[in-house]
Amino acid sequence: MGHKLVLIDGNSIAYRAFFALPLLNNDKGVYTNAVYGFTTMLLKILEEEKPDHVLVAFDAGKTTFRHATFTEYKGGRQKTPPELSEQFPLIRQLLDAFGIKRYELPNYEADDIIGTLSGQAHDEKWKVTVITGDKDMLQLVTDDVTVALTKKGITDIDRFDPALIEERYSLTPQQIIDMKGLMGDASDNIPGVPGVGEKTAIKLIKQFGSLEAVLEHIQDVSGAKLKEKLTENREQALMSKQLATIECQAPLELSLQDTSYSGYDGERLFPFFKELGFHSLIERLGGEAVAEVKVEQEALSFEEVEDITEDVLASPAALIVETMPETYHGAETLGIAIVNETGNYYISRDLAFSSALFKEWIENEDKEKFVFDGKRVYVALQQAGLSLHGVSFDVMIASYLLNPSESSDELASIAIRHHLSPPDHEDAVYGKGAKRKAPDVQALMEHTVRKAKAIYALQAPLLKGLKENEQYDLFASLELPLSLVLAKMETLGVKIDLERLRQMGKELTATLITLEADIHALAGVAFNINSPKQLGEVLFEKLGLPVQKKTKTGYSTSVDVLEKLENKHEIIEKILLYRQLGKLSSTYIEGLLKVVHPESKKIHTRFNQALTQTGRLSSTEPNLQNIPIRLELGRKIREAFIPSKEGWKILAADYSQIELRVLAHISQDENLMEAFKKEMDVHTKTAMDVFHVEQEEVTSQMRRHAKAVNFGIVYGISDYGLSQSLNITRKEASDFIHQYLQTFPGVEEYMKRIVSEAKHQGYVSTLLHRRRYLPEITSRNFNLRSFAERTAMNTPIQGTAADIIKKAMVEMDEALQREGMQAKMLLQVHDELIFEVPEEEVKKLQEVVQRVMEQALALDVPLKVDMNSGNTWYDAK
DNA sequence: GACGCCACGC
DNA sequence: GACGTACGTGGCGTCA
Repeated sequence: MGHKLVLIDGNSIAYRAFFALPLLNNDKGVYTNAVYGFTTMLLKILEEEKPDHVLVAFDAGKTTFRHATFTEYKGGRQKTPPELSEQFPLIRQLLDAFGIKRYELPNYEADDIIGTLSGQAHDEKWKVTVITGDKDMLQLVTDDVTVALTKKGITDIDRFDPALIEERYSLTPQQIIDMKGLMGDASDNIPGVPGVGEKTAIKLIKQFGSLEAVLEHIQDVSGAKLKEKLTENREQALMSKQLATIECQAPLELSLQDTSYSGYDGERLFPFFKELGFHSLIERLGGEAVAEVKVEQEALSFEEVEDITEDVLASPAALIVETMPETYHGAETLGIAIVNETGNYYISRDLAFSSALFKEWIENEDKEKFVFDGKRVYVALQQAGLSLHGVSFDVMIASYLLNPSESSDELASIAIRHHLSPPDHEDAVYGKGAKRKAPDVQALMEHTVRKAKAIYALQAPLLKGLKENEQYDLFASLELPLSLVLAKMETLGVKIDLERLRQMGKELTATLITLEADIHALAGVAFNINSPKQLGEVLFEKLGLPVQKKTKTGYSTSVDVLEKLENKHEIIEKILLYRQLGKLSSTYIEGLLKVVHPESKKIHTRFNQALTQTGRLSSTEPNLQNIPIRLELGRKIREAFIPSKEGWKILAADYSQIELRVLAHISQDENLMEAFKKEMDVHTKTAMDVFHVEQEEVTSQMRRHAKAVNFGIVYGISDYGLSQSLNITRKEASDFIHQYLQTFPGVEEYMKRIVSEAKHQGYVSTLLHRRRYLPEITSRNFNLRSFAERTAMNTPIQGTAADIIKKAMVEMDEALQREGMQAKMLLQVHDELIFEVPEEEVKKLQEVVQRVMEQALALDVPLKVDMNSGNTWYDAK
């Protein structure tokens, strides 16, 4: 009885799967879209073909014997996105879990392995199916060998037998290579004969039979130009054919019998699926709930330190100062772990904090420490009276800079991505939600030491990555010092006027109660106004107002919907006010009061330095980067933010139009640069140029539209987004953007250049080499691709602005020390810095702030800073 | 406890 | 034509 063999081109299918699916990741932040696509494809093939032998072939390394023929073979190819390359080890593990043989051979491509095996199988009269996305493989087709080519997706395939090849190309399978010799292949950088495409190639091969025959009978080819091309590129054509020819005699170290496959074992496969988060697949394949699997961890040995010796404090060392995983302000240290070349150590908190040697080591700049989230360590130690110095590496920040799209907030995820023995996830050690609590001592020791080991192991590869990316300077001179500046700001905190806040709360509550009664009366029914569901029922069913927009779950009741109903019913106005006041009361009054430190009456936010895709900071518990300002009523909240000392002031300094200035610099657009060099109002200038009017003729409507377009440019919004913000049609918005780009040709040029750059190298960069990878920029899905394109345009602008203010912050911290000033930096709000300062120092601070912020980075247009001071944050306007 | 809706800032 | 569209954080309601 005949055997059935399936041969899979691993690299080709992995690529297809990666680009066909959105970037999924599992709960550990590991990307899984290619693995997932590969799995579904595999399951489908196994189901349809029911093979008794299966092999997946991979390319090994970068160079092959083909490079000896032609060094530029496969040249000009885009680097594999890191989001994909990190999935290859997972795909190998997947195949092992399936019990499917995989193979790669140095110096050969997957094609050659497949060609060789399919030849052997053919000789044995086996039936063979080859699965690939590569048309070159069609040359392998015989009566017994079918080549299945993936079409658009990954599970959609075309099966080629000799008849189908004849139908599609009017050629035999062997003649496919002759065709390639003539037409070349851009994706593999095979030159072929310039000017000869698929049509001409097929015509010639049909007429003469083979490439060699064509070249022998060039005189009989019709067309003078074509004759000339063929004569000139004779050798190149022969070489191209050779490159495209699959080697069917590769020296494989496995036999057909080694590829036998007898079905998968759920016991082995499902735990792996579970780890990847493929729950739907387990269900589909009828797997029962599987026990939680842990990632493979190495055995651990460490010393519980009783005497702190020189060995324990040998440097460089990885240092963990463990606190509970959430806020570190006021958190107690649970224990300390150190890993260095002499060993792995756990030190109890009491021993460490009472040791003079330990203090000396922590505070010594020359003793190098590697950490994870140094800001957290700095704050924790400071609360124990220790001042951390000598941090030379922060794994969290390094990982974030290398690829901000990969989660960097857990050591476990980073270790897994680097195939190192990982520590447990924080939630696994501490429990989630209500169950959160410190683990027992043994578990704590193991966890902290494992984390220190992971840091120690990660330092070298991450450092290497930073250097390869030319990001070491960004890391060492900007982000690392910034983490300590942020630590100081967070620790210092912002003083809050509790009485003021409580008073505002009281007034709001009173108004809300009245409003609520009014709304219920107008509706004729009591209901929860905060419930979109109930509100929707009242407005659109009971009162019969026209539905504007639906959400997944029902009627939309968002602001823009309500505003369109405003003249239809007097209840709307009251609901809008209720919403506005409710937001102020719950988020800003109640929310802030909840996090005020009871003794110091201060708020200590935490800045997340390793989160946003653009390089900006974010702020949590509480978020002090979204305190109201736009509406006067909300802005009053800022009156509660006051200096911490009597006679001090709040000073706010913000960059004027920093993103558009950055855009002017990057794009070198003459028009835009001129606007800033002449210190014009940039929105007015935009309106003048777009609408072709003089300054005096710019109406407020024109300026508003121009401002919205500028906003769109800075934030990378689409024509749809612009149409929403201006309440115009999508077509009008699209025309508008078009008009803008005509007016600023340098900007249009930049937009094209940066998108092309992103397509070629797979990422975009800021002026200070911050990176953002955009794998979806080559997606065939229009939405994903468009989004990636807008991101490519926007990230260098917003990211460079983030670089600039971060640099200003580091330099401000140095300047305040150098000048011996008392003023303190309190907050950063993306393009703005907030200080507190003794009244007599205000003038000096203004000089320093202006100089430092405006000189932070030299652009081809000036940077401009606006400053104001007052008794509260509100007054610093 | 997870998720959706809504709203605040840049 | 593509049906979802800057980045964040947080509060509330709903549903399990």
